[in-house]
Amino acid sequence: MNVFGDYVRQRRLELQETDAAFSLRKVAAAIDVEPSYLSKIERGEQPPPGEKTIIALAKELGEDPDALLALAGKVSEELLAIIRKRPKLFAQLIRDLKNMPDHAVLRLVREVRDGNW
Amino acid sequence: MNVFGDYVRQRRLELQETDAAFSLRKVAAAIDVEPSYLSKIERGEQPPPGEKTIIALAKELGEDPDALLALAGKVSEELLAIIRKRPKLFAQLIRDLKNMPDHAVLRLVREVRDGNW
DNA sequence: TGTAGTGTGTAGTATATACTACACACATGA
DNA sequence: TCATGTGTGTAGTATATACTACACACTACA
Repeated sequence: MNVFGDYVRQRRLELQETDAAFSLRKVAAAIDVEPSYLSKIERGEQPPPGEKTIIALAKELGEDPDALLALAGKVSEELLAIIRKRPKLFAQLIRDLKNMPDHAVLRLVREVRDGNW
Repeated sequence: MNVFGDYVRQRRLELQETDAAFSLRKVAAAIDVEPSYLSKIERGEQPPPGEKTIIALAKELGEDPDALLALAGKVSEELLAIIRKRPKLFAQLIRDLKNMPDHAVLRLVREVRDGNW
């Protein structure tokens, strides 16, 4: 049950096939952690790293930071801060959307974005 | 800058004026922590407690759990789990709503709730 | 005057989080 | 054959989180 590590390793190996800059050591250097640490994370011997490291990793691998954070069981501090400013409002909205299908939520996102509000 | 503790103490003292069940010791017992710990939290000598304790405290004081968690700089695990299931969708929605006024978000909540979706 | 209740002070503990430092074994090409 | 690069194993560290246990001083009232 090592979703995060497995996912990262798979993505990295894919990229490594065509670009030597994606060896474990190179990636570790790019995101500023020890190679052994990244190795352990990929193999699930260590839990996922902290938010900053995950976001750096996402950028390095061309992944969506929020999605990668989610795989690590986290939600970005930036989003949490937004929620904490109006906790009741956002709590209700999120709970109400819990069981809505993706397309409904997406429609909502678009309407908000289009500014009919 | 002890928002959480100050707020809790104020609420508790208000309630204590008309009901002796809201002494520090009684409340501590009700939420299952040591009195000295609650005392320190109220005075800001200790950071806010964990989620479970905050929710128990909110119930005891008749406060909104999400609001009290927010004062403690937290967001409930329950909401986080919902977000983590569809991280990209929720991330976008939350960021888009960041600068919307309350009434706009509220209108959205109501529309969702009324099930025009 | 003692006992019941109030809040507080002191001194810890267990567990989790987020890593570092360095040595090791294997492969590959020059 | 040896320098370079690959991933991994071992053994730690610093800091934060979330508390407990118990003694102490003060107040009120019976």
